[in-house]
Amino acid sequence: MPELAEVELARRQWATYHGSSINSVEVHPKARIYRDCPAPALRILEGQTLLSSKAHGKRMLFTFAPALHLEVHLGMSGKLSTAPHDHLEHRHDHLILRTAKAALIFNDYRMFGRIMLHDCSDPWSDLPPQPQDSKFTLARVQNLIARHPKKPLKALLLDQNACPGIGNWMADEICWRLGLHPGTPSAQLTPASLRKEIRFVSLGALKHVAEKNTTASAEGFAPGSYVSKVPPKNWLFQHRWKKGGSCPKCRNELARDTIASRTTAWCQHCQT
DNA sequence: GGAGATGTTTCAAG
DNA sequence: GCTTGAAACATCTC
Repeated sequence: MPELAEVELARRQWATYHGSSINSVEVHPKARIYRDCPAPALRILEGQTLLSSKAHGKRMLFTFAPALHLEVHLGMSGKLSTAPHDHLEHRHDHLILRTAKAALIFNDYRMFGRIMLHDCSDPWSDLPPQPQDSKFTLARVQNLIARHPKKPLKALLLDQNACPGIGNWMADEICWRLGLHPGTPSAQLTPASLRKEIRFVSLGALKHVAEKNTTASAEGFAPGSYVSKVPPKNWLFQHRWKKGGSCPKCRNELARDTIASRTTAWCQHCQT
């Protein structure tokens, strides 16, 4: 279920063990998640210490040495979790890194996730700016619109080169706040408003994770469980998946259809 | 049993 | 050559 806030939450699961040394690496060689990296290559992590980690959009990078990084993408159903070191492998656990105290687990039943090893010092030097970064400037947004004039708003928001980290629910949230139908061609957008709402939703989602995480750390081991993410009630998110869900502004029933190849919820009254 | 699912890549058409 | 759209991927849940 990964969008940038969930990805950040997933990163923090493993980040609890910064400074821990990896005693063993268990992989499922046939899992599709290793399509970019032969599974046995991950044994190189044995004996290494997890030094630090960071997230960018929907990707995570775990650093073991200046030129040794493990990149993880969760796809649609991937999860990172931690468990006691003697954790028994569950169904769809594709990667388990064991330290003296804990098991760091990557589980993904649909296998749309992805694992990669990097042996350079800065594998992320070339990524586009994230909405929450200062480099996500008005000029950048104007440029995106100019380059994709016919692209529907929703498709532009979901483009990971344009708006890294934004996923389906955040895209719907942004369209709703803009008061625009998700199919609106990008050329009709106002760059300043678009940038403002993209940043509002991105920062809002991250802020919420930051608040929630303080209560999560006290819970200790809870394999596979993320803290439930509950944006404020006046966000569309609260209503979009309920059958017969209604618009938080006007109370009209939300419309649902496939736009930009994805399930989309919007308010026909407020979004035109 | 069938449809749909909070993502990305690849391929083809415009 | 660039932009855009749709299918494919694998498995579970409703």
